[in-house]
Amino acid sequence: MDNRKERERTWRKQEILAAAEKLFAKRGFFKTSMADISEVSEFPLATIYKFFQGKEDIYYTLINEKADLFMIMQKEAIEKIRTVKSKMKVLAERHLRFFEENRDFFKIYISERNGLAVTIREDLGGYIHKKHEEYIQFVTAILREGIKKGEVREMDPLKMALLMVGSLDTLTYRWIADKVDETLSDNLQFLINVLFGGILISNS
Amino acid sequence: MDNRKERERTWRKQEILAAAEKLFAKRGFFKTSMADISEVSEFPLATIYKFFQGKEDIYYTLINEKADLFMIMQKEAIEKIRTVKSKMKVLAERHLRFFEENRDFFKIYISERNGLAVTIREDLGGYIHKKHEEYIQFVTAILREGIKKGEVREMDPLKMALLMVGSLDTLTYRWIADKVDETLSDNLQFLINVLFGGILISNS
Amino acid sequence: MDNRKERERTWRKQEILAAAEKLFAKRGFFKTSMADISEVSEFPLATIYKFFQGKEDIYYTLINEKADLFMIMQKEAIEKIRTVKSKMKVLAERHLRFFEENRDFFKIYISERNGLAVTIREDLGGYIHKKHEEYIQFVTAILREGIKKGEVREMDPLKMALLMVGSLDTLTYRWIADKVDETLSDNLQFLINVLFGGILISNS
Amino acid sequence: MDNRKERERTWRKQEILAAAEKLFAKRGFFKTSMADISEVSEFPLATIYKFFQGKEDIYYTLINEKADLFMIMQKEAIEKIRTVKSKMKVLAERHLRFFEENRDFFKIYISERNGLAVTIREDLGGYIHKKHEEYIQFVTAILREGIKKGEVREMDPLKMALLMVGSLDTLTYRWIADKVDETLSDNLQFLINVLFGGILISNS
DNA sequence: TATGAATGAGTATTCATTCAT
DNA sequence: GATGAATGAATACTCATTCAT
Repeated sequence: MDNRKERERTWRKQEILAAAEKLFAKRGFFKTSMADISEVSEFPLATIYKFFQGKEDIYYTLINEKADLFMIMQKEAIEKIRTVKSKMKVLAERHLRFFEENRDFFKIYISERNGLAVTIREDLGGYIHKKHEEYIQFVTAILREGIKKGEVREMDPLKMALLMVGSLDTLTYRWIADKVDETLSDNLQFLINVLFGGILISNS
Repeated sequence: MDNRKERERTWRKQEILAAAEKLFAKRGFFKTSMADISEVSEFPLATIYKFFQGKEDIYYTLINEKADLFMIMQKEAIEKIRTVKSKMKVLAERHLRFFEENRDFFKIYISERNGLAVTIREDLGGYIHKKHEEYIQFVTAILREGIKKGEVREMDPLKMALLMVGSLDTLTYRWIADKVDETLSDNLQFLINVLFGGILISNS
Repeated sequence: MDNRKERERTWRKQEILAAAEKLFAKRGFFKTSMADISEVSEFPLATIYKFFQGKEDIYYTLINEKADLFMIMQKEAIEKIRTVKSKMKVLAERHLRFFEENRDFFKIYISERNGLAVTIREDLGGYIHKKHEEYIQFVTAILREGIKKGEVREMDPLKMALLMVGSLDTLTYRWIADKVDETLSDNLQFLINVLFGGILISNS
Repeated sequence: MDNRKERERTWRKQEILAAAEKLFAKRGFFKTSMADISEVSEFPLATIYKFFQGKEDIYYTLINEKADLFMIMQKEAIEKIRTVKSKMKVLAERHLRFFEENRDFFKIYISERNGLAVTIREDLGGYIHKKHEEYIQFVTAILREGIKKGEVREMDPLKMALLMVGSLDTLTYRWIADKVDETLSDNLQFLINVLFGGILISNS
């Protein structure tokens, strides 16, 4: 069957991507050689080139696949939720959970997020940046809705979105990279508290 | 005089660091060659090795110098300020201003901030990470003081610090990298608003 | 039928050779890949290996086939001609015409003619060289006959043959590669003039 | 002295070129690797890249240097000679001698001469072709002069030049590549005979 | 039998760093 | 001490050929 071949091929690509993900997370793009990927994935070098055009292609395929997955997940997550407050809680929870379950990806993603990673090929690098932008816009839209509904304070929704996503990433970083022993809900609760109510005592 | 020699030497090091900063910001660590630095700084390649141990040494010296400068600046800034609220305002304002005036450094710093930039030599990379940690702890202390004084809500001060610094960097990134045409005080006001009062309408 | 199969096979081989000829003439042996030949001939790569042992085999088969054809043609051409002078005129005319009609082949042939094209596999390369040698000997024999008959001056017939063939190739090259707009008979007439009578004014 | 350094550098370049010449003559451009050149020349690979931009650069530098030398030599040779007949004798003699003394170069030159060697980089390949063209034009001019003076028959001088040079190369090839045991003057005498008086018995 | 897919072996080029002057 | 020059080691990518289906 073509189907069988197709699945075989997909599986192999995933194997290669998995090996590459591990390596890129540990050593970064430049310190990871194609030979490394070949060795870890246990596919001959030339075979890898049948699946990917080159090192950059692997790198960006990697990021895009997971970034798309994440985006879709987040969009689905809030579909049936009514209040903006709830939407944000769910988003935040999913965000934390996703990256906790994709630590290697998080390390790669966070380096590229800002589009500063002095990208290798302009066109591709820009694409990653756009993915992040798209996510920011998605959160912005929710906040804008919240403002309309009177749930959210009347402030620049884009900035609030940036702040929310930035905060999530910062907390994720601590949680994951520093291997702090906390539960997801600790972090979630904290973020919600601050984001919703600020850090100051009301009457001060 | 030894003194004269010493000053000469310091001046040369700064020249090299300045050239390197420009290059690292534009092309990143790996895409910048020692030959590039030699060319831009107008110092012969071998001479550069009299001042620095190698490319990594330049890179980390660069970051450390500015990071130390920043740290000292922030510490001084709040020395004579009483209320925690005011301290935080001042810190935030200085933070934004410093990076606005040191855009090239910001680009480099933000890649290394998390210590994820897949550092080249463990010892050096770790050091950068510690600088950032130190800053976080410094902010944490202020917040802890705020809690004691009843100015700040009783929440994990470390997390609040992370969030505050993360937010500042996120806003800075937008402001600088995206070349958004806003004033520093716009961003500052916004951050203070959110940080102090949250994003939700109080009675919601 | 075996016969039908056989013809099918022959036809396919010719298709492949035709594609290869075009490519070798345009890009040369080394810059032409098996994948190129597969693409242009529209035969799957692995199929080509059913017909030929490899790239070199294609290359030399190509040359040999045409070289044999040329040789046979020239031998037939002079069969019924009596005088050596006439034989040479006919040979020269056919030589020029053949290569004019087989430009791609000429480009390949001329690179290999001297057996210097740094042949890839000794045995095969040597064979090509022998084809040329055979042609030279064939012309030599005619000239030797001419000497016996008193038509040709008493000089080393081999050298005269070399000179004649070399001259024909040189003129062909100019005519074809430089796309000079001349007729075949212009070139022919010129060659005959020089070859037969020299370039100097008799009494000088 | 700068002078000393300069000479050192020149000497090294020549060493590398000499090694490359041997290799290119024996195996051709494509079958010769930079590693081969490094090994034979006994210069580290990276050092070779300090002197030449790459493999092609070596190849063409090689050809151009000798081609220029040859050209200059030929121009000087005929400067003080009066009759065209003598000029041609001298040219022919020098031509044969030069290539006899530069056998490796001859092998390379003859592959590139026609500009058909499916050149690697267009611009460079064309340059070689032009060198040969220049030589042809130089001979053409002499023949044109001969016509004017009534020494040479009134035929297209360009074609005569092509024929003369082509013939010289053909004879050289036999003499050198086939290792025929003849003296230079044998070949010279022969060529002069044919070229000047043709191959046919006058009254035939 | 025909062929899509797999791969071993090879190669040009780069660059951080050292050293002889 | 300053520096022009030298180089070891590394690395992305290609392609002729084979083989399992």
